[in-house]
Amino acid sequence: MCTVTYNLNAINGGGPIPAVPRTTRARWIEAGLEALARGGPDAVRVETLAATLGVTKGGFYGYFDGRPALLAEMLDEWERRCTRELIAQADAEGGDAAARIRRVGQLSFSEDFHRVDLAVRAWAHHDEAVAARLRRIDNERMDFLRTMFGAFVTDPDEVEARSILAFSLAIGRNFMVVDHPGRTKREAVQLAGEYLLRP
Amino acid sequence: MCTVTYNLNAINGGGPIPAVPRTTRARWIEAGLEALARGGPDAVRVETLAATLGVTKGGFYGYFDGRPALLAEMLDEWERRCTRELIAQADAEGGDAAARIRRVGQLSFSEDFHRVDLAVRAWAHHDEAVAARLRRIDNERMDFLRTMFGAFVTDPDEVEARSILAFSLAIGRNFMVVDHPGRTKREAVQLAGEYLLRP
DNA sequence: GCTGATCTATACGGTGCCGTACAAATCATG
DNA sequence: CATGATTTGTACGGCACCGTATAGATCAGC
Repeated sequence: MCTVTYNLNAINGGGPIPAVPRTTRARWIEAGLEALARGGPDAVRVETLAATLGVTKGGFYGYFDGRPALLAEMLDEWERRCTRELIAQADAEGGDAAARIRRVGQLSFSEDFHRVDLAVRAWAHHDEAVAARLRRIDNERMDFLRTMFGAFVTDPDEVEARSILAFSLAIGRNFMVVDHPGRTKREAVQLAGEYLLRP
Repeated sequence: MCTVTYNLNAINGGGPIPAVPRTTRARWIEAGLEALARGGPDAVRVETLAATLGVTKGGFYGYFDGRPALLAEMLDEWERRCTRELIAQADAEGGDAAARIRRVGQLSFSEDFHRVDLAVRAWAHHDEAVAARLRRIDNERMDFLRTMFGAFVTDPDEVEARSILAFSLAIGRNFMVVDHPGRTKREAVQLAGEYLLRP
């Protein structure tokens, strides 16, 4: 039980002298997202999070105005990661349209991003406010897909069809529980992906 | 508040004389599935179900060995509906392969079936036992899709690809929250479906 | 060390739900 | 009606969690 603490006050010039928080705001949010990914929104309990962080809930209410506030800030954080960080990475490395779609397929829908993503998606099913946030994110991703497919497919109906199918594949592959005789699941999904990307 | 009760004992010849159950086993399960569809497994609470059924939980423990038992029987019922009832209907009306796939797309993945289905799918994400049940169901559906696509597509890789995409579309369309400019969501999904069914 | 601001542990009352126990209500039959 | 099997209502103890209050611990600066 030897915790290393850092002097976070060094950057705080002149003002009042806050004690060093052992459990920062960000750590609560991170633990919340982890719990969300593992067990859905109902698994995000203040006292449970405190336990996994090795503290009690004492400090929690200093940072957040109750459990709903934490859930809201968790969604803020998730939204930030989906847009800012992701789109940047997807565009950064260049390449042709098909290459970028492949990269988004492996990045935006990568295991790491997707764990929280899928939980939010299931959550949105019975929470209108979450659905509204998800709509913004999904529309951005869908527009990205449309642009990419539009680069080598001329018929707008086909662009829409392929975009929807690509998006569905990214989601569905995590929600469908099937075996693929003679193939790994990864190979099977890849097969479907390449089928969508053919000229 | 005028409830009509029926004499369910008429079919019970000679044995002991049970009182007429006002809340049958099936009604608990039905209410449970409804709650599951609306709010996920965590919304399936004994006392809450009792309230929606207009009774107290008094009788519940006469039918079920606790809440987990109810959840298990709910899954049994869902599984039964998915296999027996559904496959029968899909094959009954005949038609060519594409027509059957369309019918499955509208039936197996119809709003009514799908509400519980999607909840189970999300549930399986953090419950291994549920995932195992879902695997059986999904494998059956996937085999059906493979057979259908196999009827007019020769390349086995392409059969697998189209089957996966069709399955993904059925799931994804309910989990992706996007707008389709100039189209309704239904039209957009239909477009994607027809794209998969082209010769 | 002392100070003052801040974070944390502990204790408390309240709520929703579980599962059990038992009394009350219900109904087909005699 | 009275009977007896069965279902339901009510009451209870217990648990997990929420949110609040308050005392103690922690740290930078003096």
